[in-house]
Amino acid sequence: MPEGVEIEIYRLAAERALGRVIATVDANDGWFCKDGTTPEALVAALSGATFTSARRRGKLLVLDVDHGPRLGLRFGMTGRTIVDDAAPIDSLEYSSDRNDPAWDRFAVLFDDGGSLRIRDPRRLGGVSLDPDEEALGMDAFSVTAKELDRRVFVGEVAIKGRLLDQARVAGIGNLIADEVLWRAGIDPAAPAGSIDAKGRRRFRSHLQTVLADFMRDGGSHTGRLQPARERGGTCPKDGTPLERRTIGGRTTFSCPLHQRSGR
DNA sequence: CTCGACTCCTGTTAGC
DNA sequence: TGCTAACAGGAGTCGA
Repeated sequence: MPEGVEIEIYRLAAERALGRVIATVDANDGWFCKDGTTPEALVAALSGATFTSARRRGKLLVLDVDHGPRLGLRFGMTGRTIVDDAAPIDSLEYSSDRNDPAWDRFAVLFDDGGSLRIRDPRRLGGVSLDPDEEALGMDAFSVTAKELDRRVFVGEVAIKGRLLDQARVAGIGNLIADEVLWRAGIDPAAPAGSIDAKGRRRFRSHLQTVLADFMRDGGSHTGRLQPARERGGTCPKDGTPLERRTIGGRTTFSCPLHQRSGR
């Protein structure tokens, strides 16, 4: 599913849309327009304009517009960006690999004949104008040790739940969280404030390598834990049957043998 | 402020 | 074979 890694890949694709004149906007799915934004407002804001930069904060993709409000794009768990009919990612966990234009929920058509589309079968993503970027925590790719200690490794809530809280650190989804905790040997159910300095150091180190690995390999479904994230799966490190729990409202797989930090 | 529970969406898949 | 129900999770809302 799209997590910070996929959105970064979408951002790179969206850079090809910069500087091109927008001729028309397809925003016919009113449900997909969020935060009070309407199809009419999107058409009015974008027609005749150009995108000047493609930025990302966590799972939010922001396209700056030469005049007028910024465009915010969210992808839920099945959304993709398609620029000029080329999708930067062709396989997405929990989504469909079918290429069905009926799932285009929003599209910007350029006067050169190209386009930027959001294709989202399950419609959990959305489009908005002037999204509240400050409501999100520091981005996972650049988050500092100090910020993690201040915002994430605090309190009694399970560390897994903390990691999914986009207001504390932005861009980590279910698969990245499970993979990093698994590599770092941290129990997902451990109280966030209970992780010692060694565990926190391991977490930071593995977060950076997981993000780099996932970027290199093409998405958040390419982890070493991923093939075992199913009922009856065993730990790829030590062969122990994995534990399957719901933590922070999300299905969580972990190894009861080696993920013991914080227990 | 914190935090768990609930709700939204719909393609896929397991199971009868 | 064909149908139904469970499942997936990002994100917003609500209430204790």
